[in-house]
Amino acid sequence: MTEKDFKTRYIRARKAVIERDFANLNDMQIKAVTATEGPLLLLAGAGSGKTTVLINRIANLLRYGKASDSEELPENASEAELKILEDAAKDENYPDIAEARRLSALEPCEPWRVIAITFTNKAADELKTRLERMLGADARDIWAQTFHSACVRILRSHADKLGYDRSFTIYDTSDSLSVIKHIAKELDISDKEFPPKSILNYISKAKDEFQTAADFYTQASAMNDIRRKIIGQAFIAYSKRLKDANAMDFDDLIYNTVLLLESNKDVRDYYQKLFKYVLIDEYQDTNNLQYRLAAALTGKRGNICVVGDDDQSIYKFRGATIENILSFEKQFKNARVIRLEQNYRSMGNILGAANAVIRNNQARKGKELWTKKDMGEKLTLYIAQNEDDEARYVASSILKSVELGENFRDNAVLYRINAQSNKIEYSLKRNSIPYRIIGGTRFFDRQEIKDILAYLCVILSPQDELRLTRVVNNPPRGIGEKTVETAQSIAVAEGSALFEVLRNANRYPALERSAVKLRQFANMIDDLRLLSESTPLDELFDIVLDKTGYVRALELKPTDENTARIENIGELKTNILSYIKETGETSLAGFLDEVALYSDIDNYDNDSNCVTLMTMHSAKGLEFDNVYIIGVEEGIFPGIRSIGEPEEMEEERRLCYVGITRARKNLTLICARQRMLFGRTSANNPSRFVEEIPSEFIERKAALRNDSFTTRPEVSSYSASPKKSYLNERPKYSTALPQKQDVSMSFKVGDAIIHTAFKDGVIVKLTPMGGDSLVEIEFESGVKRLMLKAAAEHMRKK
DNA sequence: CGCACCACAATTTTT
DNA sequence: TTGTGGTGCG
Repeated sequence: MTEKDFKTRYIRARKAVIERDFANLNDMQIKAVTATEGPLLLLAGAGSGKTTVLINRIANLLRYGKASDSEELPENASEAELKILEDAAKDENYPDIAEARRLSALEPCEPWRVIAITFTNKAADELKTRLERMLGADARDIWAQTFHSACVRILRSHADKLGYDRSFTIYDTSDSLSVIKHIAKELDISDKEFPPKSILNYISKAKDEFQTAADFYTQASAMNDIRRKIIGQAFIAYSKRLKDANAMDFDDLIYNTVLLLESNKDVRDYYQKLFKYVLIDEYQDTNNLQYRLAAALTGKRGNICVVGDDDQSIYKFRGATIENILSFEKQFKNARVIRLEQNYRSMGNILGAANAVIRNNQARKGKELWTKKDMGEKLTLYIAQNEDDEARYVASSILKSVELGENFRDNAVLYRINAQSNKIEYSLKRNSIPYRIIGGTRFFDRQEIKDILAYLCVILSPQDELRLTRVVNNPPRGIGEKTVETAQSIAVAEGSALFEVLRNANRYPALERSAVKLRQFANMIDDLRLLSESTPLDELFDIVLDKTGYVRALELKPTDENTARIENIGELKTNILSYIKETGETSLAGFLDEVALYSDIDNYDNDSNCVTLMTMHSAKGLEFDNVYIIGVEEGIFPGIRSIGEPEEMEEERRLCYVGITRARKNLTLICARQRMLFGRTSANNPSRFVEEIPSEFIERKAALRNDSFTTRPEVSSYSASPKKSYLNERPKYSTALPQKQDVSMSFKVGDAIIHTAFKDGVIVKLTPMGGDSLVEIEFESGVKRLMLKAAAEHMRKK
């Protein structure tokens, strides 16, 4: 055997042995798992098993290193070893597979030398969990983190090199917003002409382009752009304010990490040497800064694997640039591209529709999803009379699917804008269909939570002026706004921290009147800080609640709202306890980091049997058997703002693609002939996206014209006439259908009934309400309250 | 200082 | 239509 022969055979056999570990993957997936070296762009279509590939890829790196993608042989590779490999490759029941595997490894990677970056905590957690399940405890050392948490981790060791204290705090968007508002007031910038949010947007964009506040201002001056000059001033003040408070906003976390890596050779060398393999998930959602971060972490070794789907890029509005994925091959030389197009989620008709819609986009790499499943049900397009009809239709079909044995949790209602959820909610409520809404105010954005956390922040670092001013008179301590302002100007004049001024309030004549209260407050914080050094977090939390009197103030006025707030604070305590339990950490600093980067506590209970309501944006990454997309109309989806804007339109179309591909079995699109939104009624045409779906994949259904739907029957207090049908898949005659009326009227208390979704029940109460009745029915699963007319459609007397 | 009332605006969202 | 933020009054 020549040396060359030996080498070829060895490499082939070794690869075959490795691939045995990944036999449950398809060919493309195996390629993606084994192409370990150099830049790799993985175009992973919706439902193509992207996370599975990511996990298996990491497993391959840890077990076999670069062996599956290298021509290198181990030193002194022998013919005996080759025989073992070849036999193991051939024989599924090879006895000493462990030995073959050992021989197949080539520089296996240590877990802490793999960094896998995601966008959301949820994705990071999923990655961590699945990695640990596959690889055991070793997996815990893998850097499976979000962009932001990875940056925090790096900055906590090196922030001093950028002039920050390593214990810097993190400002979230609303913190940033209040800083901007204060600055705008100080600089006398009108919030009419310069909305704080838009100023923040400029700042964020500038950081994305790696521009400092000074750069921004200079540039604006050079261009003589008065607007940008004013924004530049705000930017400069904002940066100073944060720096003085030793705080970073979300953009700073990434910006500063990039700055650190690009400007400090030692640090750069350290991390580039550390990370042998860099993986980035959801690459289509990255912005310019994140690209630079990825490049800086990767270094010359070039082992970067990005996973993404250009067709699912839907976050342009928050800075994501599809350009990153489209030009990956230019940015990283000799990149390989692998497409994952086999879909494991949806039936054929759904994929046919998805492919047909997305094909209309220009800016894309090009992909076609396919499946081994059969065509399944055609999609349904329901043309409703109005938004009430739409909502009724959704509720009614969900009940039908439940009747056929599905669970509520198999259903999702998706929409373009949150405002659309209202009517659906009412309709689901009327039918006692359990649901949950994703989106809306997040737990950590709630006032009381922010207040308590602000206390904790101040205790940790009193120079955090933003949080300090938030809590100084909350609960009321008789420290007025004026007083705080005076103290602030003294601090500025002296060049000292606001907290110092409060602490020494008696020294300043201007603060004479409130000096006692101010010092009391400062002493309280000082005491708490002293305590925080030796007290575990959970105990400290209770003490803070007590000493600050926050909860006591709420208890004094037990309104519903305050009761809820107290409950939320209790919830926060629960959170702290589980944090301690999970991490074993009892320090305040660690917890505040976690909280700053963790926003969704509500999303934890995904096992309850509920219909899910959310925007299509929030639905990305999820899947359901039955999906309803509502408001599929020109002006809503695509939104009015994107009509006439080709790029925006493509983004809407991608959103549509995301929506469609959430469905496993049934997809219903609904548009209404007439709709009231934001108090205005309009008649919209069906969305162009519907027109883009060939009729072979979709079936049209329409509510027949029925005048009763143009008025709003369910609130018809003027008419007790119970003639109108609530479910309108029936022709118009229903208005005159006497039996119909009899059906809903004939139920009385004590009747035993069968409901299609809730099965056997007994009517326990009937309360007339408007032209309808509230009926309470005792089912096995408990007492449900339904509106009789709606419910009558789904039940009959036993 | 807190509460009530009125004007106004309202894609999409994560960290 | 709904929620929020600002102003003015008690």
